[in-house]
Amino acid sequence: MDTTIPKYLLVEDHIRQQIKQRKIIDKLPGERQLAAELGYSYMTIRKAIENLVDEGLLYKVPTKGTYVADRKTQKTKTGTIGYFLDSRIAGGLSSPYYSQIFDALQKATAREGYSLIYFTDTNESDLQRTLKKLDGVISTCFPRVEGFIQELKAVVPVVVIDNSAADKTIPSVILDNFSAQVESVDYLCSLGHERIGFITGLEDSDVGKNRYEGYKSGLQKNGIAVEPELVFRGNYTFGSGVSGVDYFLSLEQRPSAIMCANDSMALGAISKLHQLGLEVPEDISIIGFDDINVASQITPPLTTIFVPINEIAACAFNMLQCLIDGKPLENRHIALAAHLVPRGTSAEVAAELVTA
Amino acid sequence: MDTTIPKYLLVEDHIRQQIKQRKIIDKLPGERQLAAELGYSYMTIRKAIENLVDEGLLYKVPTKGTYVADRKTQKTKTGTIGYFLDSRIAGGLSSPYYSQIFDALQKATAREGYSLIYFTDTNESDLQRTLKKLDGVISTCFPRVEGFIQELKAVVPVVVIDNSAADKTIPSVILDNFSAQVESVDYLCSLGHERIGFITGLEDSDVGKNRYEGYKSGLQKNGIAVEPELVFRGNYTFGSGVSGVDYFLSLEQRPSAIMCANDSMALGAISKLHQLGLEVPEDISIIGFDDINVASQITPPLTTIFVPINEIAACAFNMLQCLIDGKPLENRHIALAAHLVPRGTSAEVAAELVTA
DNA sequence: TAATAATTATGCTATATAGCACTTTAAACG
DNA sequence: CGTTTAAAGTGCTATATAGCATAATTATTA
Repeated sequence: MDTTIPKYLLVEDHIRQQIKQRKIIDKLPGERQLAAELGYSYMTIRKAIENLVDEGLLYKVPTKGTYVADRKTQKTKTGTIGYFLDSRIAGGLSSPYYSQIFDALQKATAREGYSLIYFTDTNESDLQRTLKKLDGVISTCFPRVEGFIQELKAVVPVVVIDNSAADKTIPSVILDNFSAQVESVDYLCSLGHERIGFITGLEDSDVGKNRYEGYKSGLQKNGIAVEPELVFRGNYTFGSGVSGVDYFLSLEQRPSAIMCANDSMALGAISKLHQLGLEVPEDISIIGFDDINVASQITPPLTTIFVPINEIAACAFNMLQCLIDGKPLENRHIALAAHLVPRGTSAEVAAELVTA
Repeated sequence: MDTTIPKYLLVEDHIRQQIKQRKIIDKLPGERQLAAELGYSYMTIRKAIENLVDEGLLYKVPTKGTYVADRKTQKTKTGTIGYFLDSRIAGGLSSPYYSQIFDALQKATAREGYSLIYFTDTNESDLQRTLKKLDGVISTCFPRVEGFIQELKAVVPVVVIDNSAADKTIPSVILDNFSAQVESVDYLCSLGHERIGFITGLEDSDVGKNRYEGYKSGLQKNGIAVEPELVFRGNYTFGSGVSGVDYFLSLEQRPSAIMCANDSMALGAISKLHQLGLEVPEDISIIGFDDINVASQITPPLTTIFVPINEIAACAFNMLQCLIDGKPLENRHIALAAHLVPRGTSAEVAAELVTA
């Protein structure tokens, strides 16, 4: 008999082992029963259980009994949620789109008295330390972080945005990228454009694929053949916008308009055109995607697709709150609409291009 | 005798009142003494005290006694710090400068296993709830939030950035705005500019004042008289850059160069000049301040002052960590240097303006 | 006066006991 | 068989008591 370890700690450890060995699955024996079985006083049992309740391993329902806490539904709420973004995203949180997403999420969470922590993929011990602070996570989803998201889901409720997760049990809020790109093509065709270049985003995700598919579908809808030479593979960076223009201008017949799968690439394309002495939109029209803050501030103001960032944030947070509170979700997957905002980088196709 | 309120809760409230009324300053009477004084059993006293200890109001030193917890020194660390920014800042966290600051702070804190929560001025109960989650706060300081910062300081360690706090016991990391502006003037003078306009920031803070003072000092240093008509009062927004250009172009003799107290105003100025058919830098040179990400991406790339944002973030966080750990600070106030980055919006003054 | 021993103070552990209010189950009654 | 009553089960509150180990204070002794 080890007299240096208090008995209540022995009881705590005994209960921990019973749970770990699945001898206690959900409901503990009553306190008086435990006292009889283990041969300790009732008050000692109560003290041990009280500590495990404080620790979050157990919870009590008065008059009913004591239960093993399910981490995701019974944990004491921290009042803090996390926003996860892959650390390989260029510019991270200082990139225009993601800083707007984060700002919108922060506002949505603050309205409900929640705090928001931003985190990226990190080592395991830092991750676990961070997750202990969180009631749930909203994550921008890309295929390359699916494993990571599963890891998050094992610990806390998760909602994904931008792309749906492969695991369809994870709720998602995404954008209808396809229809938005069709709308851009429609608009350019209404301006008389027939050679429309496209700088893709990354096609390793639905966002990238759907923006490209929307471009192609829009062309077909307007009776324009899809020409592979009018497609440049981009990666969402300013630099690939620059490279895209280099490529298009090397064609025998350059496009009269260029759609870019995001605004940063559109900025790069415009920069390069200006550098080469070409006018936007007089010589070539440019359309972006995202409507980042700067889009309306450059000269000329960028024609782009408006993304309802505040709505995405609010929607995702509402879904996460339902998960945290154990309430049912009405819809597990929501796709919000985006729409074209015509500004100064798009105009009717120049006359000499029509006749060419 | 109210039989619906448990006695241990009555004891908890009694102790709370004693502390609030300063009848207990530091050390509580012994548990047995309290039991005798209040007429409850020793075990009831212990239970009440145990709860207050769990709550963080008290702490116990075995064999010595029970003490009132000093919030700043005895609290269990949460591993989370806050970044506070006045909610009236235009664009909030999605504005280029602050999103870069936040990103840099997040990286600096993550390196030490800390999490970062962004918060703005908010109602009292949300503030207290948020502060409970924090080990300390880094705050962008403006005169109008001095009171708020004092409130923060009463609860957690605080470090300020951008402007020093009036309360000089609060450590600060600021930028040498004065010398940076002198450098801009020097540079413009080396390009032959003699009429240099200045769009100020807000002069309700040292940042705004020092950028203006640096402009004036730079002029005097280069033997140029300071002309009040060449100064336009701005407010750091794109719109006031636009208005500044309107004002300068209304002068009989417009300036050949315009310095702006931040990049957003520079973007506005450029936009307006382009709108009016003027060329940058051919007709008017423009210099910004901050070197936000977009500065190098617009056409032409913006000449601006590079601000060592990563260094500010790391420095501020290191100071805060010392405060949290109770370590002495080497320097309480640090001013970091900024430097001019010449790009495409500045050039030699045009010939017709020199002769005019 | 200094050193040593005894006493006191302190929070901690542990047991025993006797209810209370509420919920669920079983037994009794019509 | 349905309804009512009683019993059992459950966590909760409250008190009393008797130590334990450690530190500080007081008393005693050399």
